[in-house]
Amino acid sequence: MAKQYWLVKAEPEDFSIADFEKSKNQTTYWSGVRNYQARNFIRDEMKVGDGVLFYQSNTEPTAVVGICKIVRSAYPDFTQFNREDKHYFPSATEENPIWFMFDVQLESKLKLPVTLAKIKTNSKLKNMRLVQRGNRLSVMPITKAEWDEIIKISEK
DNA sequence: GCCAACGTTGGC
DNA sequence: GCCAACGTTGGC
Repeated sequence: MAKQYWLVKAEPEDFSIADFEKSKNQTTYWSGVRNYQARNFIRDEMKVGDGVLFYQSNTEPTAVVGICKIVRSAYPDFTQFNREDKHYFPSATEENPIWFMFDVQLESKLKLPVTLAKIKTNSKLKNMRLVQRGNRLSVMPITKAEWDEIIKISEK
């Protein structure tokens, strides 16, 4: 399958671009997704080598700040089995996991953050799920055209 | 299977 | 911190 493109969100309080840069091999596992639609994207469509934009929400400014790639595709999210974990999910079992995670590596920090404000005013980006009403997906697909446009904006 | 109540997300 | 939008839960 051709390379696909994604956008993932995190609150810097939980995981920031600085945390990402400090991670071993600039790689992290992406756990804690508890939305079925996002889960399906992860489980069924994400492939090693896919491109990922890293977006920071609930901060100032909210913006795409990094370019990453998938280095390991879906495997069971271990936090669902851990009673002590915030993301514990009692109905999931090792035999029948419900939630999945993946590993993602930071390739580069954008020269300039691409803010939500900029995305909203760019006609090429108006169809992104990110700017659609009430969107709450933390993992969403984007098109190659959107990927290219965001990278272009980040360079000037 | 409806739908009210509740919890969460996330921009502002 | 507020609150609108949305997903999930659970009583009936």
